[in-house]
Amino acid sequence: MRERSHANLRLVRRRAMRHGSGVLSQKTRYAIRAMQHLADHYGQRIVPLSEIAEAQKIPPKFLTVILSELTRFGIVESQRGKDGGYRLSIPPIDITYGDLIRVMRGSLALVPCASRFAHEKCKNCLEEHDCRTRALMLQVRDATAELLDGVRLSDPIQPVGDEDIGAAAPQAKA
Amino acid sequence: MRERSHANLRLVRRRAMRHGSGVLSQKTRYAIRAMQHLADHYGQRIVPLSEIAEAQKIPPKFLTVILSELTRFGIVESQRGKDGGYRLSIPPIDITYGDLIRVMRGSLALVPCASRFAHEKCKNCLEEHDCRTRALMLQVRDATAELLDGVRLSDPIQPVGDEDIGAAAPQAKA
DNA sequence: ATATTCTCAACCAATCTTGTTGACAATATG
DNA sequence: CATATTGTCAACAAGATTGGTTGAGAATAT
Repeated sequence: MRERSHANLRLVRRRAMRHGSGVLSQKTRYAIRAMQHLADHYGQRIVPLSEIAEAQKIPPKFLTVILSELTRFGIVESQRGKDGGYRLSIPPIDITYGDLIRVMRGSLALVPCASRFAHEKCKNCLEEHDCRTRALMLQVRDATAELLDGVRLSDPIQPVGDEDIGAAAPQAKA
Repeated sequence: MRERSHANLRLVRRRAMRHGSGVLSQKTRYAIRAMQHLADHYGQRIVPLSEIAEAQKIPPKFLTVILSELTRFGIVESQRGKDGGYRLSIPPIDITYGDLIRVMRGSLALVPCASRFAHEKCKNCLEEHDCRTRALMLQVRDATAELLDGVRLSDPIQPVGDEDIGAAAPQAKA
């Protein structure tokens, strides 16, 4: 391993906190929470939107849009009328977090041309330059998919202490 | 491994090609290409913006913005006037793709609370629900970082055939 | 019939993305 | 010094995306 002691690059990490948006949209995160809530009641009862909204602190009208989308997709079933609501149409052990993210945002890949399923040639991929990174992007996609598809909606909470930020890599670099 | 033969979920992968945007913005991809171009001429000469723009097919005025940003950041040095241009201020072997992405988009993490350096508590992280995924998000972040920081601007092209989509064996190729 | 619950298209403000314009600052050359 | 060249920077702008809301239905249980 090389030293890399340049002040500028050491600063990258600290300074680079400009827009803390993250990759997953709020909608996707809401969807994950809603699905977790449904998973917790799978096989027990149908859960009305209002309950999910309240428990998961999701704006109810927005949740309407999200759940309709998931329902249209077929991963959730709905029942109308009195005592209606939603339930998973698939056992939670058969739904991975990777599936949820793919459903909501279309792909796990960093760049379109590195998506395994939603693959499309980047219009702006210079063959010899941008695609210089394609092997790398594919590796990232695959590693991401392997992790995200390794955890299922039925899996228990994996607690993370506040001290554990960034410690999750066994061989973390100094 | 579980079976997971549900038609819906098998469909996820095919159907989920809705908005092929990807995680990395066009600006970030331009920045990577520009940096690759500078890396290719590191130690040789100063490269004017117009050359980068033409070679990498980046709108020159937009490249202006990008290179100024990189220069302000200190990762690139500029020279004005006749025969001016840009050069890396750090040897390309000391710049990883992870660095570039962090510089341009602030973090590698899927969600803000899973960023190691640009960490911030998600305002919308229900302690017991959203954070149910935090351990997972941290693993993804770390795996991503390890891969992206393992390849440097000085590294040679890693060709990927069209057949190799998703195959991504790190050191398999001749 | 009525109350309850999901459905869905349309709309909206704010922000982000992808650029462009144009005035200005620095520098090399003659 | 004059001038051409090249980077700097703030402002603008069209279009897309995000994060929602509104409101008019449609289905269903009682």
